[in-house]
Amino acid sequence: MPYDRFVTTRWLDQTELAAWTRLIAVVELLPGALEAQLRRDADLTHFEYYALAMLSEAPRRTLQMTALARRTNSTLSRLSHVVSRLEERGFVAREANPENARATNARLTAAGYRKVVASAPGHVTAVRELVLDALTPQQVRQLTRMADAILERLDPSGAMASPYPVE
Amino acid sequence: MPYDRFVTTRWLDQTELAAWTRLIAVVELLPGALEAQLRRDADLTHFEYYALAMLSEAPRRTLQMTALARRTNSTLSRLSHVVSRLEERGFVAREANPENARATNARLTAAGYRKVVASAPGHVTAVRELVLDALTPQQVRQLTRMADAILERLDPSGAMASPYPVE
DNA sequence: TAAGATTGAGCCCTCAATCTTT
DNA sequence: AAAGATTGAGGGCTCAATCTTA
Repeated sequence: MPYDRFVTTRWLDQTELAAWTRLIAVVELLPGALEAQLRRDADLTHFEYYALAMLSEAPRRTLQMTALARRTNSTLSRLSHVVSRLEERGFVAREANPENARATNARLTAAGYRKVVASAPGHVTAVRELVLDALTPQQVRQLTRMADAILERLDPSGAMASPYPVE
Repeated sequence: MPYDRFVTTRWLDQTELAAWTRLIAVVELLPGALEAQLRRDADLTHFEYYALAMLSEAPRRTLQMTALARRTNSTLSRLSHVVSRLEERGFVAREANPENARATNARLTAAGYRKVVASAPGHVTAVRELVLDALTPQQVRQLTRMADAILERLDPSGAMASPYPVE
């Protein structure tokens, strides 16, 4: 049986393929690495940590569920499940939104704030070791621009745009 | 109650934070976008597609499980579950390794090869639209170098290194 | 004892359905 | 009818345990 190899290289040239396979590898491996550190040191998933962190920086440590979903690049469904778990652990409280009866607010509790403060240094250290310290300052800026360009394709509405500006 | 905001910004400067939040967003959103296209058009997860694609480019369309795990940035456990599913669908066959009795080979079947060939064009189109076309040729090369630098931290053994060289 | 691989339990996420409010 | 949010079922992944071969 004659083998006809190289399906993918029919469509992508060597340069594109090199970039693509490495991006795939980062996307597959980075979440696991972040999870591992947070699980071990803080008993949090990365998504849980990120949600707590976004709340910690919001006015009154409170965000409407929809707003928190945007900031965490999440669906409302996923977020709702996660907030339920965080609520059971006492890190977040759901509250009625006084201005809109069909909205729900998520508020970081005092215990939740302590959790973020206690977890942040170790997590940031991991972020530095795994990513930021591997790049030159110039590459860090390039990364921002490239990720922005990709996000425009992934989410043309710009809903997931980071609250932190480019420069 | 006095609010002490900005937990994360104590540890990361503005430039780092901008890059980090965007990288997180890409890592959260890209897998879902790739999955959606492949689910819809080919009834495959991205990981399933990638495993089939790696087999399609291997000599005799066959790889030992351990080798396939490396090429797919996966654990052996995850791979074993996925290969079982692909085997039930007739896309992959497990075979004894004639040279090592404790090794297992995964071989792409004819049906599996047809599946890759049928799925590749649509997937590559998505890859172009979502990522490659968003970047300049120079950025594509920068991406390769940056991802390589990060992967060295994520996997110092280099086991997950892409078979496709940088230039 | 380690390497190669598999298995099952438990957890998290996705998807579709549902409910309430506008 | 749409917006905001929740829920439950089903599926994939992780982790630890297990099994076989070197």
